[in-house]
Amino acid sequence: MANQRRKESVADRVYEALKEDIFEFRLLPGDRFSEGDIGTRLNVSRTPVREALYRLQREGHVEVLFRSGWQVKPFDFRQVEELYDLRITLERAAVHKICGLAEEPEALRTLTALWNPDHPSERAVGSTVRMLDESFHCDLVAAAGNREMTRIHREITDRLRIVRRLDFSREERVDATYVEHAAILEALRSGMASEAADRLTRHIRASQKAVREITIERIREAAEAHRGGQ
Amino acid sequence: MANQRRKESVADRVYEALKEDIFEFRLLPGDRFSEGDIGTRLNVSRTPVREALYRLQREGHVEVLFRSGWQVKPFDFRQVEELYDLRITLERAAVHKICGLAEEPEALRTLTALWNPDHPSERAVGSTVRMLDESFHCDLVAAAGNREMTRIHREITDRLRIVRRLDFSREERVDATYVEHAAILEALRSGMASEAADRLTRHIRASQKAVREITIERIREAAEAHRGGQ
DNA sequence: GCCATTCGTCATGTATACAAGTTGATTACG
DNA sequence: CGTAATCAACTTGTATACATGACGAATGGC
Repeated sequence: MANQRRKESVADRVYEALKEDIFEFRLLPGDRFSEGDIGTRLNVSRTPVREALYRLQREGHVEVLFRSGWQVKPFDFRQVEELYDLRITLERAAVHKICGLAEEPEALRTLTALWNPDHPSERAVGSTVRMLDESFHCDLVAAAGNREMTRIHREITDRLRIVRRLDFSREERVDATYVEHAAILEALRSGMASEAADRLTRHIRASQKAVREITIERIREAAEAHRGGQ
Repeated sequence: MANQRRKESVADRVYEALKEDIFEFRLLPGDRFSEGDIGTRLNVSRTPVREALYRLQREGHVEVLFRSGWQVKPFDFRQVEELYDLRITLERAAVHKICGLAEEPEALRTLTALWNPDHPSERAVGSTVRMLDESFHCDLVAAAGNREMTRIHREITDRLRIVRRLDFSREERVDATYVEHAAILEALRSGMASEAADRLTRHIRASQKAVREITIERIREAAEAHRGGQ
């Protein structure tokens, strides 16, 4: 067998750094920059920078302008809607697959315990709930057992993270998430596939709607804070 | 605006060449090679070779072994099954979306004309029907209007091409394809979403079954021809 | 004063040089 | 003879040098 774990490469580091820059709105949609800039800033050569940028390009976060620099992909609202739609398609399919399984996946028990805390005080808060929500949906798809579907869903999750983080800025959405996840799991474990799928759909649509309403405003805010801070 | 069309880059050429090598079984699953080999063979430096290889890696065709060369990804039958499953999920969703559309997409008329030739003599043959079949499914998904779904479906199509080409080696499958496509379109244009989706599912499953039966044997044949020819 | 042209600067694309790690055969030793 | 240590060749990862095209400011013509 070949190697297993090599230490994180420079290209990986650059990739993570750039991704965070984009997600934290330090690099804003439309911002332009060059490979040299990044390399100088992170003290690495252009080679790993290029590799990282090509990865981000394939994931849809940046685009290259022939011999004229890179830019963070301008926000494409239609694309976000389409990604949400695709997410719903995949997760609904996963739900139906799970109900068709011979035996209930272990993951469902774990998730049920997590999203039905004995006391509301045990609920997660802030950014933690965002991560847990992501896990919930990813785990659900993974439980269906199709690794390719899981991979694609994960890719979509990555691309939506930049907007989904806006979803949990309000307490009411956090509460709703707990209630809705619990209901989905209950229906799912009762074998009521359509019921679970419909609840899941409504859950995602609610998140989508919340995000849609917040996005524009928040990006503008981030832009101003960014410009002001420089 | 920035550039529009730059002439095909060296990296693109290498990418296409390698992809063809893999699809034509000149590079077999499990084959190992180095960046230098490819560069020497195609008379280019390692840089564009690396770029091409990373693209192929993201698409699942090759994998890199840390400081120990590259290899064509060994055939993963479970993965093929999962990709077929995912295809079905996406195409079923597309069918339902199309039926929910306000007006019938133009593409449906075009497809109907194509797959209902006045005379059997107008039917395509050989590799042409393979390409047309691919187009049929891609166009169907595209007609649903979700570009991200279309993109993912295209990606899956690319990855399945290597096995799907084995599907049309028998006349009976070509005939069946015409009949089945026509039936799917008819149901679709009548607004019978479930009927269309079920027909589509059976159609893809039939192709999947045919491929499953041929794959192993054909890869072995190609391997022998390849070894013998060297 | 305005527009077209020119040319310098800088961008990516590609080639090459160097660093660090893997592999497998060879060799030394029990 | 078998086994473990060694080492040389080869691999990818990264840095740097060079080629080619894009873009904008300065300049010249009108």
